[in-house]
Amino acid sequence: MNQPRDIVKKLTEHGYRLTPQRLMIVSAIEDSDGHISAEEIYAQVIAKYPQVNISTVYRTLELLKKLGLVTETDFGEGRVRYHPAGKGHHHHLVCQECGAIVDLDESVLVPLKNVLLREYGFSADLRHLAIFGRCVKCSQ
Amino acid sequence: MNQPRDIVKKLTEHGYRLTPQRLMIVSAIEDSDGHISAEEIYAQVIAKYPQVNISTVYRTLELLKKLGLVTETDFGEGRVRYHPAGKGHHHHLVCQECGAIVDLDESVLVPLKNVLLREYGFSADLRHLAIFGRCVKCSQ
DNA sequence: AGGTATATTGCAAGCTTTTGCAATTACAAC
DNA sequence: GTTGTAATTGCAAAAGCTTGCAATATACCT
Ligand SMILES: [Zn+2]
Ligand SMILES: [Zn+2]
Ligand SMILES: [Zn+2]
Ligand SMILES: [Zn+2]
Repeated sequence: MNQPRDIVKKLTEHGYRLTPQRLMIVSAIEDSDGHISAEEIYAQVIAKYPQVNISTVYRTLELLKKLGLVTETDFGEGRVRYHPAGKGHHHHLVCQECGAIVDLDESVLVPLKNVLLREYGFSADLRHLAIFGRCVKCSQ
Repeated sequence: MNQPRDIVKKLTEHGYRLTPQRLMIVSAIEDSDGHISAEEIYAQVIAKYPQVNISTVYRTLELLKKLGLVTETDFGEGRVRYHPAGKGHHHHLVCQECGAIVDLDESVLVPLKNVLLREYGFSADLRHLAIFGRCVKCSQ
């Protein structure tokens, strides 16, 4: 599991600077339940460091995504949520009718990943998906 | 294949009004290559009907989505693209490294759809996906 | 410790999409 | 055809996210 320490290590390894802003943003993500929004990260950061700008939050999230340290998932709420890669992978089924969200084990996507790799040589980044549709109740 | 006429039929069947704005928006989508953005639809509409507002375009797209007449796909461009459901289903593999986009037959997603239905009773709406990752060339 | 290069930040402006509200319009009923 | 009613629209503002640029700060070198 990635702890802030590991993320910090990966940042320095890649030549990125350790700024107080980045450290606080990383901590906010790691301390979350794993489905945190940019605005929620921002709120936590400015509580301790009020002059930080939200564009720094977005730029840091983009960097962490690029390094594979966080995933970005759209649950259809009008804002996107972030998950630290170190907290384990899974997916979600989102009912567009009633809003119910069911968790899905990572293994369900493995066959698709394999087909894409075998038949297209394509390494699909399928971590922490939100799959939309209709749940059992709403399909009647 | 849905023609504008079929979309019009479905709108009236469901009790929605046929406004000139809606008719022009539907035509723009049907006349497109199947990957049209809201801004592009808007440009076509105001060429003939200059007082139309772009929020009407977005509201109409939301309605057509709800009725299953168009799909919405994010290719990672910072804007979303729309596809008329009547033009047939397929998916895309999008390389995050070089930007290459490969088409994918609809059948590749069928096993996943079936597993979700069998094991979770969930009817996944997996039409016209953009799957991100790395293409063969960029995986070396 | 001090100096330097350049990565990073804050700020302001911009882009895409959504939303509240009052004015308008489609459609049904007469 | 007129009227009534509710759906739809245009407008303006706002929400979420991105970007250009000048100012700042980190990490490296001495
Ligand atoms: Zn999750
Ligand atoms: Zn449901
Ligand atoms: Zn397509
Ligand atoms: Zn590529």
